[in-house]
Amino acid sequence: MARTRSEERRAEILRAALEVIAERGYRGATLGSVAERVGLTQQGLLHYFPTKEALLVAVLEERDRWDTSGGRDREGWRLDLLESLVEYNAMRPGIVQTFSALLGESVTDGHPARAFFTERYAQVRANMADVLRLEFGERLPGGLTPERAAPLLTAVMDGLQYQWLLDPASVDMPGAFRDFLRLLAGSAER
Amino acid sequence: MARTRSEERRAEILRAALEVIAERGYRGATLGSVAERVGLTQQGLLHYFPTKEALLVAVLEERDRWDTSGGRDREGWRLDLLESLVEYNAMRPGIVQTFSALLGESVTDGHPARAFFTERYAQVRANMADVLRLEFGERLPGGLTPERAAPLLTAVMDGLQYQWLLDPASVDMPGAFRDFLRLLAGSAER
DNA sequence: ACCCACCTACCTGTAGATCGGTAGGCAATG
DNA sequence: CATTGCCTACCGATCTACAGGTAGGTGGGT
Repeated sequence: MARTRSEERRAEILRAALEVIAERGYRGATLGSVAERVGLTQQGLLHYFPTKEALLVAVLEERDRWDTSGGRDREGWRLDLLESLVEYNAMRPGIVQTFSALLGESVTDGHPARAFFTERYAQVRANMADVLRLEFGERLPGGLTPERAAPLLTAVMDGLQYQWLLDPASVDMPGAFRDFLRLLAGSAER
Repeated sequence: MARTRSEERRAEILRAALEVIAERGYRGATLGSVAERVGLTQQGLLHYFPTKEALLVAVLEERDRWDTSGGRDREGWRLDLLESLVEYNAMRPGIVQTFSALLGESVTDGHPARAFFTERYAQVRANMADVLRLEFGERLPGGLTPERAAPLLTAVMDGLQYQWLLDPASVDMPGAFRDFLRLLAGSAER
């Protein structure tokens, strides 16, 4: 097999870490609880990831790989794929919760994920601008350019996630997202 | 004086707690560091707030009082006041950071602020719907109702805060918010 | 005389990390 | 072929550092 036992172990650990971080955030997560989930001791876990921060970094890197491969190609997303992504997320509260918790923590001082998110959001905004340009051209409703609308699109996705995580029954995340896209499409009826 | 020394102390402590939570989140904040900031020992602090959670609750309650008094009256916000609020927030990264960090944490399991935020967002959405109805009537662009647009408005505010906190130089939070309002106003030019 | 506003001392728990192993596999070597 | 040696994958014990919380004070103001 191409995949060694060790690589499998690492993958298991990352999956477990994702879960634990979703439940407790990074600061609240303990190496012990991650280890327990994969049938290791804390010290055994540290054999694979030498520090807690290294584990977090690995989690973030894996997310990045996922984002950069599945569903996205060199030309970036298309708007309907974004819509599918939101629908997909609505079925995976765990993953959404992990990254929402991490995003929230990351704004605190010296958080190890801060640089990651800062960089990533710059990329995401650039991507969103491309997507919008591809879909709507240079001029959007309200006189917006794709660059001006990109932070809004990004903000809506994130903001909706928080509302949805807090109260899934009251917030139709995919529906609301589609609503926003309709706003951007500029069906100007009043 | 109407305000007793003890009440002043509490207010000081709450202010300090706000700062520390902004810097480290709730889980990362320690009673000791809050105490230090007001020239107390950790145990001295516990004299005023018997547990860490009690302190958090007090912080949240104060925020609620602030929200419910300043700028908002029985009829709720108006849209231009919301705009001012965003501008005001853009000058107070500390407060924004506190509540963004708390919101992020609150989606994790058993977080003491979770109920607070869940309830609060329901209120906020209802309020936003009122504001939108007052400003735009029943029909918004894209065929939206005020109720459908309210989660979007809320999401934009929160989402922009994260982007702005991570990279203030790259995100013009008030400007972006105004852009969104323009979308809602439905100036349909393309 | 009493209470309020604290403090010192202490306890308990927990978390991340280090140290020093051990057991098994595998390859080179005498 | 067996021994030696080394590498990987762990575990137990332990260290250090806090963190939250308790118990029992002390001192000053009313």
